[in-house]
Amino acid sequence: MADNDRKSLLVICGPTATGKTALSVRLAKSLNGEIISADSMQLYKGLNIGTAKPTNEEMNGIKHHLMDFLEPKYNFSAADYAQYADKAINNIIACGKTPFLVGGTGQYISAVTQGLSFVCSKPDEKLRNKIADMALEIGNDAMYKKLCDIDAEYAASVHPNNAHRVQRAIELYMQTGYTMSEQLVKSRPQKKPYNDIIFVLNYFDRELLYNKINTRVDIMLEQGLLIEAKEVYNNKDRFKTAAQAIGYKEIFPYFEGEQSLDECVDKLKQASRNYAKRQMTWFKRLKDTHNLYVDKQDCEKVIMDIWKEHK
RNA sequence: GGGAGAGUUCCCGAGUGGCCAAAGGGGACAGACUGUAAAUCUGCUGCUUUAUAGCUUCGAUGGUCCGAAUCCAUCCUCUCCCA
Repeated sequence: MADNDRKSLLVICGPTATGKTALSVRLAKSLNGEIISADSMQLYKGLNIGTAKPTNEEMNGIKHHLMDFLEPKYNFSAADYAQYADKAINNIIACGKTPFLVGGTGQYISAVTQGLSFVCSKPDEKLRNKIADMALEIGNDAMYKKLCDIDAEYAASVHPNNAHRVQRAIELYMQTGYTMSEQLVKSRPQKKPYNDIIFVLNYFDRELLYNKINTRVDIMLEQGLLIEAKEVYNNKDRFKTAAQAIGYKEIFPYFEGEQSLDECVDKLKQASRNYAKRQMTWFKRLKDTHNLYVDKQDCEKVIMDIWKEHK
């Protein structure tokens, strides 16, 4: 049933290599849409091969937002993304077009569709480093105990080994005075911001997906992935975030002469498969999704039909 | 042909008489996720629907022993060295 108060949003997500890009371009063509990329790596300038960024030809005249727009030296976050994406969605609607939210970064998709409101103050790099140093000094267990004192409830939901989360929760409290538990409650809006419909693409036969991922890595190598990886390797400080992207860091041991190229490529393929698995876990958790199997059905037609009904 | 060594669970690899269904790692599978998310982290992995239980497993067969992945014999396979 249509919800006229809210803006319609068509979401296409799913693990890497399921064909989100090509499908969304085709759909955007027929539905007069523009695409907002939900990809934490494609948003950076350059890094075209490793992030599987679509070429102009593949975009086929469809406008892509939040893609290839940020210098790699800058950090970006889910909170930033949510803001930018909201703006983009409103612009697209204002132009009388259909907004497509397309990508594989689950956290970004959720931030937008759930309308999470993150705390106002941006993370303070210095504080973050200070906390990281503290962790180095007193150890993760001690940090976890600290978190237990601050916010026992949240601590119970975080594994002590997950230093990242423990540190972030401590950071949030030190910076804003809010505990993570409080933030979790505060950030949820009463109502979802968009009248969205979420399509999750996947392969029914996982073996097929994994093969697809493997051959895609081979294609990237043919396209010159090594050159791109070398650039990231030589400029790690400039490519802060990119240096942790799958596709570059796996090749580093080869540049260091520690491993053969074949070994690195195998590891790269494996990391990509593992990543796809994590994406599946995330998308499985989303509620009210339409799960589509690209190896079993005509997804384009199914989405068209459901979308028309939905609007 | 002679000599040396090796065969362990999906893979690598530890284990040399009982505490071994077998360390550790990898993979696979499952999961978590609120400003690093392509990141970070967790669980699980012989079978028996539950097991402080039973069964099957450490190249094969046979043996020693109360008891064998571990000792002995034979066989099979592989690697290396000499010819």
